Amino acid sequence: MPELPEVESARQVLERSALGRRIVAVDDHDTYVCRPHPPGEIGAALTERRLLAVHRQGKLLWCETSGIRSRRGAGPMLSIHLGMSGRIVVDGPGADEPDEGGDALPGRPESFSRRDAWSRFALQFADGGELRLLDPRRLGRIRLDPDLDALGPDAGEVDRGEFRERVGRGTAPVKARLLDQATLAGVGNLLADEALWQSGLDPRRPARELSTDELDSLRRQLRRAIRRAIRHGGVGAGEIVEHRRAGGHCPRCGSELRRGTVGSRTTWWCPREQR
DNA sequence: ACACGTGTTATGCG
DNA sequence: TCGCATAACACGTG
Repeated sequence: MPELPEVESARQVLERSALGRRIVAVDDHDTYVCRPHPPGEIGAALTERRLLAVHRQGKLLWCETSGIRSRRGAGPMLSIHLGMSGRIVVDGPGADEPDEGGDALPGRPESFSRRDAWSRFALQFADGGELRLLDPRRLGRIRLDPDLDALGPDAGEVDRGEFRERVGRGTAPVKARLLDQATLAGVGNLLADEALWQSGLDPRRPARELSTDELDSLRRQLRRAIRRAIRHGGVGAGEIVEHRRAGGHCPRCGSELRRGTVGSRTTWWCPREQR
């Protein structure tokens, strides 16, 4: 589910519905999702605080938190990474339409819905509402005071000069370069395939061998794909995405798409148009 | 049963 | 130490 566009949607949900509400309890018992924090540590750090602002760079979200009377200064940063299957749900006053409950699970009470089963982290607010991370695969991550220096510039904001310099370097395939979050933050597997297809570039090309024009085109198509995905509610809006399957064809020239592994990810491209 | 996957990180090699 | 490649992580889905 989450690449940069989906994470931006989540950011907007948090901004609209979670700010300013006093935190009274925290469910941080999932030690894998909350690593490296032991259970209770995040709870102790956040109880009685409020989220003040939500930021995003690439696929990482983080929230500023308020100070509290008994301690000096502002609170810690709370960062949220959705991983492969994470979603944010906020309910209570000012929240969006709550999700449907889903099917009950065998061996659980009727009232215990599917989304409860996948709840990996939660903030409970004084008004009775909750913010939850739902994440079946548990590859999402919650942590305090994240290291933001490890992230490259946001893929939707990066300027031309910086893009040329950072992406057009090294002997690794250009797709691997796009996926490296320290080079550029926010590009995932589907977005990379889409932008490379739109700009007619073979994903296996060594990054340093791309011309300036090719890099400019790649950046333009990447930004276009991101804007389009944000507007249409997800990376699934890409033109190539629905054709990434066995027997899929290039929607432009009709050639059969080729499948391979590039940057250790499954990659689909048009062998005729992408050079 | 078995392979696969919209993501990150640890590990190993030259 | 750096650049790059691959395995590992967790777990639902086809």
